[in-house]
Amino acid sequence: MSTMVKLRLPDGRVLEAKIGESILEQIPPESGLVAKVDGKLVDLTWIVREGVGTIEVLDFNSPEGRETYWHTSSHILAQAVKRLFPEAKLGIGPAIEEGFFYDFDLGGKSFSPEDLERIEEEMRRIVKENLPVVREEMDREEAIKLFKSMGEVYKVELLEEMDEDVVSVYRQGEFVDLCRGPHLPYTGYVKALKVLHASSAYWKGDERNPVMQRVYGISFPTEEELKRYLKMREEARKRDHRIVGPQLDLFSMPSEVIGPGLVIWHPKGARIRRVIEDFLVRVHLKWGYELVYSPHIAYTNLWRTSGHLNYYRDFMYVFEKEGIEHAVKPMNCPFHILVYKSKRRSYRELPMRLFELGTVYRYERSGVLHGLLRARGFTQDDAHIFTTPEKLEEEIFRVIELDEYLMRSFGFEEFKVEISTWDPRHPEEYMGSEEDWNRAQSALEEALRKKGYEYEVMEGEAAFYGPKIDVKLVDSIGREWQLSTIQLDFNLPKRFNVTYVDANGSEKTVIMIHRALLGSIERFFGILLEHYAGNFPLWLAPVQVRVLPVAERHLDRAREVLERLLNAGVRADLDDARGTLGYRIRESELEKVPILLVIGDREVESGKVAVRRKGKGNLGSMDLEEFLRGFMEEFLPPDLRGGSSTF
RNA sequence: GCCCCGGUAGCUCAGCUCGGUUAGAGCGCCGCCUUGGUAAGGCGGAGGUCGCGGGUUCGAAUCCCGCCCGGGGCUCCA
Repeated sequence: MSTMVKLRLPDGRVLEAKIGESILEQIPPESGLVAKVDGKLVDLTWIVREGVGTIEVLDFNSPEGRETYWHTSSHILAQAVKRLFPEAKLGIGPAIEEGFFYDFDLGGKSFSPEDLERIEEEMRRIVKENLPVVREEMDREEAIKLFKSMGEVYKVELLEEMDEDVVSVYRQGEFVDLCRGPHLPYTGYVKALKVLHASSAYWKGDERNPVMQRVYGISFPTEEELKRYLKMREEARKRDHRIVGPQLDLFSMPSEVIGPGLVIWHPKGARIRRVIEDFLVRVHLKWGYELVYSPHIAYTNLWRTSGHLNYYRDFMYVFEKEGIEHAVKPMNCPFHILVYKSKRRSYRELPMRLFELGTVYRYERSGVLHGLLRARGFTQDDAHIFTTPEKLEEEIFRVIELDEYLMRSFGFEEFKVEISTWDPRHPEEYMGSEEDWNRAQSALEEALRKKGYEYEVMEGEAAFYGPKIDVKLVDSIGREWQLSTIQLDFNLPKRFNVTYVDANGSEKTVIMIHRALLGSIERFFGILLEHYAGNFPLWLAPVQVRVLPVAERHLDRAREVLERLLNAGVRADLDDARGTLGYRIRESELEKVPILLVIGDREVESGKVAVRRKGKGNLGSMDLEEFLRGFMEEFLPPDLRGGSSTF
């Protein structure tokens, strides 16, 4: 008896599949890239069998389709390299989030930019040859023999580590690679490709292993998509905070003079930072946090008590005075604990929330430094919450609410949430009892559920001392950034003996929550800068309004207008009227000043101001007071808006 | 930390392959002229230990070595 097998095309049409024929033969030409049968991905050349469920054909719009596309592209890359550099030994070549790479051992050599161009040309040739990509299964032993005969030592190594008895290889023309698949049916399916750059990486990511040359590439079904991607890359490059920041005179990192990973905040950057920090402080006070300060240095012993020293010593700046070892603080937790422990605490005082803009220094390895995003000195919006187990879930909920409020205030709308839990198979690797962990993890999940968030559970990703929630946000050009982290800690309360007296008069150990929502001010600032490409919203702009006299004879009136703006609390400055009007407007545009008030003969006479909004052009003239009323809300930080104006 | 690539004026870059006048350009800066109505007015000028140190050479921005700093990766990210 034969059941019907259905074949669903990417456009939603459903065909009846013919048993014994390949999928490829039954669908319109190049209408799909790969297929999913009963949850398993198969090549389009797969022969339809009886008794399988619906076959779903996938195209480039699906993650699996893209992955297959890029995976085959990586094989084309490897084939091109083998043609041009027969002595190259193949490493691995996966699809990645965007595009693909392939690793090669060139015996100590590396690829020049000209090599990369030649490789790209050769890849195009392979595409043009439209070679069939053929899957072949063989015994592992047979495969080892095959790759040994080709001198592919890394493939042999991979094979020897595998458990499977039967492995698959894929052939296209003269090229053969060990690969699980699936792949596109022909190399000609790849329409537009680009070799992006080369770099080096260690075999299996281990620096004791040989260095491989990693070549990155990208490919798309159409030239337009490739062009759009390259444009977007260019856009991302232009937004790079390391370029835009100094360009807008916000900050600099003169590492030759002060050392790597350290930031100098220039006046305009400092203005923005101050606005952000003031906002944070007000909001935290409103949300029931207390503001504290702690020193930048302390005896190294403090971190011995916290247990950080063993693990963290290499990251700490340590020095000696009067025979005692001191360290610059790499984190604020112990100080906040000391605030808590300065007296005996009752359950009535909990939860206690201590907040500090805590500047810390960590000796990050030089290779990981990256502008503001990974610096050696940075300021955390750090808080430690001491709570009873009963209040834990509600407290987590509140932290998440605050986090969402902050993110939305800064213009981020899209989030991704992850919970890192322990690995229940290895409880011995974690601090705390199974009850502790289960209660804590369900508190985290329950809080997220109540908030209506979707989240991903990363089992085994928790730190030994407690589970955590990480929040990533998505920026204006679709990139994801890890920002907020909310971590439970069963460890420090025990080490420092952090307790409270409960309703029955008995002493209990608190549960501690570490949380940094923006993460670090520096990092967040860098992300904001890239998110807005330097065009900060009005409430964050370092100069909100520039008064721009048409000629020097308008300077007096311009000064009056400036004074009115400053008195109203607006961050405003004055253009000095030197040079042509067009030139000065251009200057202000490049400086990304959001609003220009142009003052000429007409304005002096009428007492009005001509308003120009960046990106929108001339908005026409209006009365100065009318202008202030119209824009004041936008000038203010989100928490100060609505009603009581300050002028 | 490791691998590869790089460092020339405040910025972006040319010159380096093959050593040889006084190291160039654009932007910015300064001065003068221009008093201009919504993204570049004109003319002139100043500005450089060619990342730092050493070596080779009659002679080094250029070739060699070491170091510092940056970039792309790997790794790390309590």
